[in-house]
Amino acid sequence: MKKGGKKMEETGEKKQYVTIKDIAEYVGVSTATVSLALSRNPRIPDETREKIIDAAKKLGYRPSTLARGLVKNKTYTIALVIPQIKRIFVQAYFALSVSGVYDELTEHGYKLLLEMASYEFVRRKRYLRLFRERSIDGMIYIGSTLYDTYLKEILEEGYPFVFVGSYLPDIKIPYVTGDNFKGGYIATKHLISCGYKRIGLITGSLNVVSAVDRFKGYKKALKENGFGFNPKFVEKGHFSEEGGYEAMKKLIKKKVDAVFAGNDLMAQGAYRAIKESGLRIPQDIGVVGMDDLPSASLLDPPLTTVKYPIYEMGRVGVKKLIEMSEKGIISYFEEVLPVKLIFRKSTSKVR
Amino acid sequence: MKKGGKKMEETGEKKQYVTIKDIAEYVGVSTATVSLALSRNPRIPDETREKIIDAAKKLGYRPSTLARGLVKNKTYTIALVIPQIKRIFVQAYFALSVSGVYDELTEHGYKLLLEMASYEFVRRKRYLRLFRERSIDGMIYIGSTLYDTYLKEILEEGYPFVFVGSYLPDIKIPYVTGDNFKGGYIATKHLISCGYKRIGLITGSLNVVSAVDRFKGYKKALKENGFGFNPKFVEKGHFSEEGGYEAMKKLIKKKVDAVFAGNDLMAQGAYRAIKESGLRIPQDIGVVGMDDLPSASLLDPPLTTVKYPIYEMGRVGVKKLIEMSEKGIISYFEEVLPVKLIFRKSTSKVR
DNA sequence: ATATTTTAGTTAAACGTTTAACTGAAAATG
DNA sequence: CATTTTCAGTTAAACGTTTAACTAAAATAT
Repeated sequence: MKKGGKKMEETGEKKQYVTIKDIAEYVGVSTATVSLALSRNPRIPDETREKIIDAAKKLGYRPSTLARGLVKNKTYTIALVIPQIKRIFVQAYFALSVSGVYDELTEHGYKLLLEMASYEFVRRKRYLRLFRERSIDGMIYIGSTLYDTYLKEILEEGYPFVFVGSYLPDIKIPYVTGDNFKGGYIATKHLISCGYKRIGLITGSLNVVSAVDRFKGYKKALKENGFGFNPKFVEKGHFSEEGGYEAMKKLIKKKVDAVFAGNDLMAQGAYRAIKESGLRIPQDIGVVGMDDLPSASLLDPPLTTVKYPIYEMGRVGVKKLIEMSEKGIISYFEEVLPVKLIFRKSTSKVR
Repeated sequence: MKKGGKKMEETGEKKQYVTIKDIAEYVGVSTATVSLALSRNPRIPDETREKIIDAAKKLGYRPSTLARGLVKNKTYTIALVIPQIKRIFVQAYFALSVSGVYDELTEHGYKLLLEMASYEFVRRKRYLRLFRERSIDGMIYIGSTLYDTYLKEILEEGYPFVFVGSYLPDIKIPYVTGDNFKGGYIATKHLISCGYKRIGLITGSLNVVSAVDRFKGYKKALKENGFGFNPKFVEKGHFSEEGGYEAMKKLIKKKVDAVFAGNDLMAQGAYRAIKESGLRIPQDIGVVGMDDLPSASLLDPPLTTVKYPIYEMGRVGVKKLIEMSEKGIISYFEEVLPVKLIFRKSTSKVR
């Protein structure tokens, strides 16, 4: 055989996928019928549907997400934007976030495109391009507040977007977060009810709203219980272990007998400072953290802290986002998830 | 107004994108010309090309990745598979990997689909489905060895796949990794040259090849320098801080005067055990870690360690993968990147 | 028996690109 | 001047789905 053969007709080594057309031929129906049957459209009677599904299985059919996406104008993919990893102090925090986002997405049959909010990401407007090029149906933004004003553009063009874990006080971007105010409040109140009298605060950077809200909760609890608010008892720890350590050293000099650390990492730094100066936790100084990262229970002594619903926030954010995308309605919302005190060994009744 | 309106026909707010057709009409040429011009095909003279590019810019054109992908049978997306985050001890390690992968991908104009090697991932054969549904052009697998035998299927179907950071001794899957053997070797040799005499090893789990290779390097260095290998000096630390701590406690009882910890995290655990028992680093016990995570230099004293090229491995893995995908040639390779000793303060000449 | 409705499909357009093959005019060649 | 080559495009098919609109036959209603 093999005579001539115009062009590359029989050399066709190109990876061949099973398409809806193959199924149609195999079963002896049109491609439309196959498509309808596979999407369980009731217009196709059970018998035919069965036959088609069987054939699809036998032939090893898998639909092309590209073809489907093209006609439906949906990609079933959302982008998750996280801060540049080099900058991340609290990796466990982001690991948890990502986990929540991933789990919720896959349960809905969506895929997760990971993006890092680098300088290039912003300069080249990737956050817009991904939408404009129809690579994603929506976007979740976690953490950083660096260039966030740019994100207004996304909303202006009407794309589904959700902020998780933080929010922007000046721009109306839908967000889900944990109850930072209440977190600061119950942490401080807990220290008060333990009998501590000179309660310090190690706060995260105050250009981040969550830190500000935790701060406010701390203040409120003090005032409500007849404690004066003393600005001397507040030190910045910049969210890092090292920052917590330095802040605690200063607070020890000011003779605090308890401290609320704005996150577990800074609490860990505080532990180090306290131990170095020969003081005991919780007898000499009580410590409450916030976040309840997995490491919190491994500290010595195990850290009393406020559980911040990081994983859950990721899930809720995705759920809301998918809702928006599928209904085609972009709406503003504020979702604040509850926090709760996890009582361990770094605080106890004094005297 | 607002009178009836059949269904949602005239509410047709469906987001409208600028297409190649719009540009064609605007400039007064065919869509083919636009396509060719935009891809800088030399068949289109400069003048026309300019006009088309200008029009594209003015109209705000962005190509549909879906349409392009459909015809080119490429998605410019690769999947990065990491172990389930709950299981990750060494988050910094994965953060670095992801970073390397992301950076290299974006430089090539690719996107990063994140996947977690959960039980579901394996059971539902997502790793195959992503390929079959044309969602990705290639896959990078980092870390876990849990269900890796399944991955053979991917290679069998001829999809581009690269293993990063580890490899499978029994299956020929292309990989890039760091020189684990040499790492163990130079770490141990360094301890010897410092004058330490009773050198212990805290090893990671031995079902992971990297741990095995580091172990072998340790052994080789001992033998080459006339030290007998004493199995009593080897303890398992399971890659975790806690594991390192427990292992070190045992080694202290056996009077080691130095230890090579199979990663920085276990070294950190070792620090804790050593300090608790009142011994000094490096005077009483020298410690060498491996990986050189950002935290290593923050320990007290800063940890002497072997830099493992985690970030670089991610980059190289991606480069190789893209090469494979674009050339359409799936080939086996083993890429072993160099390691080097980072000399800090946890080791020093003794006596 | 005829008209109407339902059933079980089919046809063909659409999604937005790329690209092989074609075309008509201008330029180069002999 | 006739012929060939180059230039500057165009046409149309292809990628693999979905879906609105159509149809022919069967079932039901009048």
